[in-house]
Amino acid sequence: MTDSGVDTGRNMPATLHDVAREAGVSLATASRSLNGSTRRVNDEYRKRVLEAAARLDYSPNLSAQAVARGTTTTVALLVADIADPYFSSIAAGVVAEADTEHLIVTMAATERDPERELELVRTLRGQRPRVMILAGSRPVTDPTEGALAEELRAYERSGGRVVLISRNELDLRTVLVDNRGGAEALARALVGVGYRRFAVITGAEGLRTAADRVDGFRDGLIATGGELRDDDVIRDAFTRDGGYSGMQTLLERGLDGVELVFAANDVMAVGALSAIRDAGLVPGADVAVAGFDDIPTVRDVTPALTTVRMPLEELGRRALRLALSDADAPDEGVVQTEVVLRESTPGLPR
Amino acid sequence: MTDSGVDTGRNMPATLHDVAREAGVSLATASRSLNGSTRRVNDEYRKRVLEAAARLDYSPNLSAQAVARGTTTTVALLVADIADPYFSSIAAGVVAEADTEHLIVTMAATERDPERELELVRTLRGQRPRVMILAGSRPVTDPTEGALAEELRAYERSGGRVVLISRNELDLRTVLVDNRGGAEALARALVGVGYRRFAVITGAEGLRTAADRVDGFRDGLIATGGELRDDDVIRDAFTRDGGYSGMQTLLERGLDGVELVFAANDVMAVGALSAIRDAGLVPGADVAVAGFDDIPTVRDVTPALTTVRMPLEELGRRALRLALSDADAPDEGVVQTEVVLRESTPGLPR
DNA sequence: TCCTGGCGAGAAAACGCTTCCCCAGATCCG
DNA sequence: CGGATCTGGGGAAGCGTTTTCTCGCCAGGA
Repeated sequence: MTDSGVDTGRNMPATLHDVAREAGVSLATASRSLNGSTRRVNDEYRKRVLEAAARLDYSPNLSAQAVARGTTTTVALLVADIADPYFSSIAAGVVAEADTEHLIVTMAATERDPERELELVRTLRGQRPRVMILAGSRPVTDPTEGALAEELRAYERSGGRVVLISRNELDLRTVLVDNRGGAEALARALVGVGYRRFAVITGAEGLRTAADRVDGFRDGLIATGGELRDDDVIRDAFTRDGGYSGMQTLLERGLDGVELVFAANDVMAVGALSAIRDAGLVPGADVAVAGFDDIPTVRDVTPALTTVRMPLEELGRRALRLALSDADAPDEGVVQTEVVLRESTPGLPR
Repeated sequence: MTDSGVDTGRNMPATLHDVAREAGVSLATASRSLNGSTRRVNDEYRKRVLEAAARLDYSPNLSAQAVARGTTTTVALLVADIADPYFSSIAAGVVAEADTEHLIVTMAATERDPERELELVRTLRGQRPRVMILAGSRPVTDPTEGALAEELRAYERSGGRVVLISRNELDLRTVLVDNRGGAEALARALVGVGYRRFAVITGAEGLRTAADRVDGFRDGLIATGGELRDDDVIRDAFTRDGGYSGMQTLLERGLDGVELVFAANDVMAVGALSAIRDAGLVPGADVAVAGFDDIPTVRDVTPALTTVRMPLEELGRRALRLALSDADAPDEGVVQTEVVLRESTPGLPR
C-alpha cells in the first residue's frame, strides 16, 4: 500500500530485481522461485519471493526471458486473410492449442501475395518463434518459391519448426488433407444422386489446393464413367466474390445443360449461390451447387450447401501439435474428409 | 559461401556481433547502420555492414531489441472468439493497420469468459506490448471487472495503451460505436415499412453491447408510438446457436402476432433464420428478421438479411490508430452505423 | 576430530541488442 | 595558425532475465 517513493505518472513495471530486493533475496533465488527451475529453493525463501512478486504485481518480461533463455514461447501464424472463415477457423484451432501449451500466437496476413508472404516470414523470423505455421496455398509456379523455401529452411536449421497446412509443395512438415480424395468422394456421391453434367468454379491456375480438388473431382467423375470438360472449368479469385463472378461467367455463357456446379471452396460456393439467385434462378432446383470445407455458415445459407467437411479447427490444432512433437513421434496421418450432402444438391431422378 | 567452421546441424542465426565482425566494424556501427539511428554513419561503412548482413542472412532479434530499447513493436489483441466473423473482421482490420505501422499482432481468445480474459491480460502483459486492444463486451455486472480495470490501469501507467472496442464500461480509450442510435434508426426504418409488433433475441443480461442495441431498438419503437414488451425479449447465447435456440423458444411459445424478430447481432439473426426455416416457416414472409453488424455472410443468406452496418474492419484499424495517436490528437468520434434494409424485412402493407 | 560431499544461496557472466560517452580527426573562424 | 566546434567510430555500460560457478554450511563417515 505505502508505495514509498515519488509517484511519477509513469512507473515502469516491477523487475525481478525489485522483487528480489523486496523479498530480501538474491536475483538468482528470485528467478528460481518464480519459474520452474530444476534447483530447489528453500520454502521460506520461495514463499517470500512469491509474496513480494504478488505485492509488486510482478510480471516477467517475456522478451528478457527470451533473450536469456535463447528461446521464445511464440508461435507465428501466417494466413491469407483473417476474415475468411476458412482461415479464421484454422486460426481459432491454433490459438486454442497454443493456449494449452502456454504459447503466444502472433498472426499476420499474406493477402494471397507470395511476395508479401516471403517478406512476412522474414520479419517474423526476427521474433525467433518456436513454430511457424503457414496456412493457405500458393501458386505452384511461383517465382519466390525458392526464396521462401530457403528462408524456411534456414529457420528450421536454427531450431525453428515449420508446419504447412494443406500445401505439400515444400518438403517440410505438413498437415496433409485429403483434398483429392474428398473431392473424388464428392463426385461419386453426386453421381450417385443422379447428376451427370458438371461445371467447376475454381481459383487461379496452379493454386495447389484448388487444383487437387478439381483433379479429385474429375477423377471421381471419370471413375463413374463421366467426364469433366476443360471448358467447363471456370477460374476466378479463390474468394466469395470470385465465386460470384465465376458463376456469372458460367451463366452468361449459358448453362448449356450443366446440372451441378462444384465450387472449389465454400466461400466461392456461397458466392455462386447468390449469383444464381441474382440471375433469377433457384439454386438447388435449377442448378445444384456443391462446395468444399464445410465452413460454419454453409449450414445457414439456402439451400444448405452440400460440401466436403474439413475439420478446420482441428487442422489448426494439429498443425501446432505436429510442430511441437518429436521428430520421431507417430504421425497423425492425413486428415480425412467427409462428404456432407445437403439441400443444394437435392438429386436428380434418372 | 565458404561457411568456414564446423557445420553442426544446428547453426544459430547470425547475431549483430557476427555481422560487425564480418564487416570489420564495431558493434555500435553495425547497430547504427542496420536500424534507423539518429546518428549518421559513413556510407562506406554502412554499405559494408549491409552487405555483411545480407551475406549472413542476418535478422535482428526482436526480443533483444525489445530488452535493449525498453519497448516492443507488439500489439496484443483480445477477442472472444476468432472464428466468429464479427471478431475476425475486426482482427483483420487490426492486423492490416498494424502492418502499415510495422507492428506485430499477437492474438488471444477469451472465449467470452471474464476470468479467462483477466488471465490473458495478465499473461500478455509479460510481452510488454505497446498496445492492448480488447474487443467484445463483457457483462456489466462482472465480479472480475475491478481486477481487470486495475490490471489495465497498471498497464497504462507503465506506458502501455489500452483501447476497447465498443465497450465503454471502463474509463479507457474506446472506439465508440453508436449501437444505440443504430438500433433506434433500425426500429424507425422497420416501422416505416409497416411492422408494428416486434420480438427481440439478445445475449445474456448485462452484456453491454447487446443491452445498448435492445435499448436503442426499444427507444425507436417508443418514439414511433410503439412498444417492446419485456416478455418479447428472449435471452440466449450471443452466438449463432444462441440465435437458433432463442428463435426456437419464441416459436414454441407461439409467435402470437409477432411480425419481426430483431436479433441483437447478425450471427444470432442467421441462426434465427435457420430456426424459422427448420420450423417450416418462411423467413421474411411469415416472420421478418433483422440483425446487427452486417457481417460479410449476411448478403448471402436467404432472404438477405436486413441489418445495421458496422464497418467492422475499420473498427479494428481505428482501434489501433487511436492507441497510437497522441493523447491530444483529434478524436475520430463515434463510429456511425447505417441501416441496410434487405429482403428479410420486405415490409408489411398497412 | 577431520575430511568429504551434498545442498543451496548468491555473485557474476552470459544472452543480443542499443546507446551513452570518450576521443581522434576534420572543419571552421577569427 | 591556434583554439573551438563538429563529426562519427568504438568501447563499454546498460536492458531484464537465466544459469554457471563459487563457496559456505552442515551432515555423515572413518
